[in-house]
Amino acid sequence: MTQKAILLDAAYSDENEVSVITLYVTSKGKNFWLKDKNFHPYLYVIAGKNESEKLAEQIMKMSFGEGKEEKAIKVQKIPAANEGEKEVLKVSFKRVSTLVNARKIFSELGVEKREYDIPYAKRYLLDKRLEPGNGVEYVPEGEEELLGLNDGEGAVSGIKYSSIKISSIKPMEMPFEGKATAFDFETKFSQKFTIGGEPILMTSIVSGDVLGGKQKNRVFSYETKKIKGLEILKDEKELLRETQDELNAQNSFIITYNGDNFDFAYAKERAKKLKQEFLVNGAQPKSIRKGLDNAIKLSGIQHIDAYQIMKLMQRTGAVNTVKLDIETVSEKVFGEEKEKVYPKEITEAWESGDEKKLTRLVDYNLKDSITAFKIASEFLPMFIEISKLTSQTLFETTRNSTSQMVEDLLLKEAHFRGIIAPNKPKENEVTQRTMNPIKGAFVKEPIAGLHENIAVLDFASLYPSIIISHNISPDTLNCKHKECKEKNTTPDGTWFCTKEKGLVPEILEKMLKQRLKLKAEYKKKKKEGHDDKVLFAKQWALKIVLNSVYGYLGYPRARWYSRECASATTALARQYIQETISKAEKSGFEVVYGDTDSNFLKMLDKSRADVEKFLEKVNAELPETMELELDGFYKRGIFVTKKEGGAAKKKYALMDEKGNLKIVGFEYVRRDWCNIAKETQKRVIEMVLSEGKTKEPVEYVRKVIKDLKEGKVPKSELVVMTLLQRKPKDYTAIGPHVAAVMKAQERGKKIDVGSMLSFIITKGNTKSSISDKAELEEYVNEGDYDADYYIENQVLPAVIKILQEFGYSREDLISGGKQTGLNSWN
DNA sequence: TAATTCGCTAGACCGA
DNA sequence: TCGGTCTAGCGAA
Repeated sequence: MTQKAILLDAAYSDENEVSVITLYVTSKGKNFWLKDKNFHPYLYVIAGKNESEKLAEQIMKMSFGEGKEEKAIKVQKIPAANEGEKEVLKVSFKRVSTLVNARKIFSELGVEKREYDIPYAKRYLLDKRLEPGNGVEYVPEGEEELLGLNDGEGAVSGIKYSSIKISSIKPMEMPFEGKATAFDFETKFSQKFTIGGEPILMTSIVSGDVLGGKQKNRVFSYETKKIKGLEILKDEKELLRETQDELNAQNSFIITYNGDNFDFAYAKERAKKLKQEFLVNGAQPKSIRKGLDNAIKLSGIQHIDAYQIMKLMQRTGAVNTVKLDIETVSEKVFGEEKEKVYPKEITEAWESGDEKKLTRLVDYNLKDSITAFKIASEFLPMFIEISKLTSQTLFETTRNSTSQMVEDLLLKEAHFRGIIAPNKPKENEVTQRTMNPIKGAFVKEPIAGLHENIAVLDFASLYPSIIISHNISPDTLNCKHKECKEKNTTPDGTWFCTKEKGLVPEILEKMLKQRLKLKAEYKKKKKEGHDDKVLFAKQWALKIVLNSVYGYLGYPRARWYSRECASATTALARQYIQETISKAEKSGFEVVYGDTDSNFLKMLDKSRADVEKFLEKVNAELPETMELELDGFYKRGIFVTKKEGGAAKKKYALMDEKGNLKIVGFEYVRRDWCNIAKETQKRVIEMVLSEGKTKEPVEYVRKVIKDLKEGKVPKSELVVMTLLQRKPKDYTAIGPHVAAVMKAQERGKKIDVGSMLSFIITKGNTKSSISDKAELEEYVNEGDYDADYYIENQVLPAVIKILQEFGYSREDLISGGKQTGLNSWN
């Protein structure tokens, strides 16, 4: 009698004074709700030794509100693995609202409480270990019925849904599938932009299976010319209705690009103005605060905002683009050029009905939806894995911070092991933690100059492997055993139990092993010619979470924050890397550089076999889960001297046998340097490393300087990009980018905090400061640039440090070798 | 409601 | 006008 379906969403509704869990699932192309009445909201209360019985009696008598229903329905004493002598009571309620009242009353009474702030639906998923995106097996109870749902403020009464009562449910493996629809609006332009201020002109729709395959595309508009690929509807009202119908066609996912901040809010406003409804799955799209951002939550159906996905991929280093607009992403991630159509052009194309312009607009509108859909198809497999690990919906995992992912994982696994979670820290505790930072990694000062034959070694997953090897966990810290103190004391003086596995290392070990297995499987399949994207996504999901655990332990707002654990981890890391350095030196290598987990060995008279032998020797002496690996051999590498003297850390360039260049930390990889400086630097590094020749780069730099002086360099090469991190008035030091913004704002331009700014240093007044001459790119004419600035403050600093290593000076670059006056070109 | 620390550099700011 | 200090941003791991 069991049934199977794929789990999409979990929520709750209040029904006859009882909070009930509702799960949105999909099976064989049909979506419906499951209803579980057997799970109740609860929290834990801590009592002293032998005091729980008395407290339990007291709580059972208490009333947590006006009605007679506002009482605890059950108080149980439960064993807790981590509360020591204290006794723990689990207090359950009929309704979430009663729990909310109760926790306030407990606070007033000074009753110690735990896990009181975990949302009910999230609690349900964690406790039952259900995995959104994966299968569930449930036992139906009674017939399918049509019921009204009351899912908070956005719900609409009078609409009935297919719903099945269930008696039990558990997770199961099921291949993922689900129908998705991506949509995108184009709106009419106005000088003063407001959400919903002007009509929506066009909608594009792309639907199909979320992981790709055959798709249905539509673009529709109204009151404009009918052209190929464009449907003409009666008016905006019909456009909205048609969009709504598409969104309600049995979708599991709805995909947007920035739908959290634009499309849904726009539709809502327009619908209000046109006096009609805009409902998805029978409810208003609901605006939810997510950190500093807004998110749009739909009832049941998972709203996937591809822009949020890209932001997360950017944060975790999976992609690296300067901007995250859909055009840049399309090009950088999929290698597809995408033309941008600006708001004014959109309106013009629509109003004029000009066939060419309209065709371009239709194409643009459709490609937005296609690209958003593609991003979802590409990255959802990975988020599904994170959803499985953390038991959170895809709506959550595509928007969560990495700390949230780790915390959800820990909550889930702690519950499984009977460990009560620590409370979130209070604000003053957060401040305390923040003021007391943890000492981090060791970075060895490099030997400046050009080096030949370098072997780069690094530790695989250094921090996770240390945490596992030394069993570093809040629950194993400074245990009572004398033996552990003797055997497993860290350089910090803290020690960790060697007898019982800690919560954190246990989880990490499982994930690390799993990841190695997946990686090997993926590699094997790839060798056989099959690029298995799901395998890759799985191991990448594990990588993200694995790498975030150390950061989480040192994160001041974490429930499981542990200064001792985080600090012990880095202390051991410093010890291991320094030991490796001395071992390498003893083995006859010269160690040129090292940062956190890496070692750069100059091979001198040694062979590759010697490096392999060295690796073997080191690995034999390391704990089992730790491993030093070979990153690669490089024929040349360069480190440069700092302005202040001494060699610069975190800045180097390597070239391998095949001539491939790896540039790290240099201006070339920084977005806050202009292109001409970056490209010149790259060419110089390339020449210096590939041929070891040094005369050519000097000639090359002189040519660049000459072009700059002659005003030949185009704007695009001179743009410097910087993020506006706060409101202009909040800066104490007004840098060039802030000055440029303030000038633009005076001209009436609207710029939000968090925008990427492109600015140029113009000719301006020679005597004035750099900030005075900074202007946003859009206000600068071709040729209007301060050549002096770009030569002295961009190109020369980028190349001088490299060429200095070969005996050249600034003077050699700016003139024929003879020193001339500073401003000789003016 | 935000993962961590280490490190480099530019350019404003400020007092002599 | 000079030089030291501070603010700000971004990258490495």
